Amino acid sequence: MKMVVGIKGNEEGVVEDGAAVKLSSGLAPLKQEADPIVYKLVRVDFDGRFVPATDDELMEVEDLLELEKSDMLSIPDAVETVAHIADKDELDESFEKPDLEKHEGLSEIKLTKIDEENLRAPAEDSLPKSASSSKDRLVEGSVNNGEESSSSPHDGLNKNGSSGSKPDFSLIKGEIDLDKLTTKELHETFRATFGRRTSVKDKMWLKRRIAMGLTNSCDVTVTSFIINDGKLLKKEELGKNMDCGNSVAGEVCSAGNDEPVNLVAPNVREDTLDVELGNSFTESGCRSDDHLDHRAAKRARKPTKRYIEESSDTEKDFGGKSISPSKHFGQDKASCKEAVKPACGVHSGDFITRPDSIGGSGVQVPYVSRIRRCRPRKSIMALTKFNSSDGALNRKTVESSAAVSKPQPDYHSRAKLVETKPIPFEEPIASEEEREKQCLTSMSDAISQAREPKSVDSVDSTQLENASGNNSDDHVATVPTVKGGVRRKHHRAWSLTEVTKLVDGVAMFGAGRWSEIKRLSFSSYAHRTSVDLKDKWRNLLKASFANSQVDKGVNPRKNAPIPIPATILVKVRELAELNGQAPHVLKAGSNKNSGSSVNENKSGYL
DNA sequence: GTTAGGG
DNA sequence: CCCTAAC
Repeated sequence: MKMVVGIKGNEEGVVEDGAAVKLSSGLAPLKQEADPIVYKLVRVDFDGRFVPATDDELMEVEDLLELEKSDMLSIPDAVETVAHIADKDELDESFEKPDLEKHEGLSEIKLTKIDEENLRAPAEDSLPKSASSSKDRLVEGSVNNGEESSSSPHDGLNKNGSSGSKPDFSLIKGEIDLDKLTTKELHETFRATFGRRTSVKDKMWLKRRIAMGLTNSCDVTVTSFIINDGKLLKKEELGKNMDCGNSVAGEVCSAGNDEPVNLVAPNVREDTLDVELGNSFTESGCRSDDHLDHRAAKRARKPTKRYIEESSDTEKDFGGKSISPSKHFGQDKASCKEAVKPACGVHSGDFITRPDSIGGSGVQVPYVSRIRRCRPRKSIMALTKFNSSDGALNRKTVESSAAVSKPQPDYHSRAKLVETKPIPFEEPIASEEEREKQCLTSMSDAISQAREPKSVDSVDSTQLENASGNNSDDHVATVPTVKGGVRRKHHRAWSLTEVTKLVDGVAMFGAGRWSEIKRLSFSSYAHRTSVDLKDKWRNLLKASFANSQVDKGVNPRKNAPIPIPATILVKVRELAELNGQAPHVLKAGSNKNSGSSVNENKSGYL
């Protein structure tokens, strides 16, 4: 089997056999003048010879590069780093650390695990694939063939050392249940595993990473683990069964395990699973090309921006390096350092600024740190309104915002908005709505205005809230809003009729057709968006199945405003099962009520 | 713009 | 209910 590797033009001897090394476009420009590095793409043939790559292969790798730029989990890069270190250390300063930071975890996985384990284990090159995607090829290469023993292991270790701390598995002695750890503890474990900190707060992510680190595998589909003296045991049956039960039919079962992260060979997975899934996996899943990867039952989500933001923020704090997960690898590495320092904490006018890493120019751009981006328009509009009514008070400040929002025609209530008459009381729901409206007032949300044209109260309701101490409400949602933008939760309980409509809608159109349901069944409920419907349905599902399990009838929770009638819950349950939305957890025994319905869920297995 | 899913 | 990613 052939392998794609890249070698530095001036040091061709050092390429480790079997290590998949990738062209690095990002690094090249950086050092171009001082030390031009030319990467060459070759294949390693069976006998170990280098064969010049074909154009097609070049293209393939090019794709990978693109991919890698946007993908933090680039594995090949890690190996590449090793290769570099093996060569000379002259380049280290410029790119090593950023590299480490960006490839959260995986680099370390490579560096440590390849060294410690793969060296001893016989290379598992029994993978009989020929036509798998190039991505697969690369990963397999780096994971399974850890034969760079002669040249790299020590370098890898050194590298770790140079980056500050070593993985210390002694820190995770004893039995640890990852599920029970707090984020902080997960951080500790992460540090123990990878020898460095992370600021990511996503528990899933952390658990996964740790698991990956400990198993030397990307094949971590379950996040329930127990660590025992540095070894990782899966918290079994539960996770596995769920994994399968999760999916709709037998066909999907493999897909459930075949999610995008899973790029490694089936040998790595667990024996029990192998028995059951091995065949289908090797036949269809593993061999399949990228398209089939998307069969995964659920959408894969990467950590949200929020996490990323936070992480980059904190890193900036102590490291002085703001590693934005932006796509600009390479280029901004050098500029980052310089750009950040002067920019840190600098305020220009009313804006906090941050370095603009684009192009490495170090330009400062307005930056609102970790402000919850909740309906930014509201605050803008609030300002606008204030502005227009109060004359040219802060015109300058608002100007830009006003420019963004469309100019508002003068609406009937405009004048009233300004007047401040304290009305001490207001019905909660109404105030919610009014509040909302107040924020949107200038926007003149036609629908709600029409439905409830007394926007006179809007100001009052706001004031009421402010008076009643709801000002501190801002902080509840962790919003230290700079612009005085206030985030208000408006809650409107679902009425029984609404629920009924929703259920009917689902019955008619099916769960998932939220916009349809919204259009046709909820056309008169302006305040229920399709997302609301979806959320409510989700809750109904939860409720119905929860009730069916524990005790039926009304749920005993004290703050449940309207106990949903059992009839509706039953209906929900039936619909859910028809739609294959039944929670997999309770499939075995708990379907008593719906009885007859055979759902596709289980048909694959029973 | 819609939908899914985490928070 | 909010937010964001994926579609």
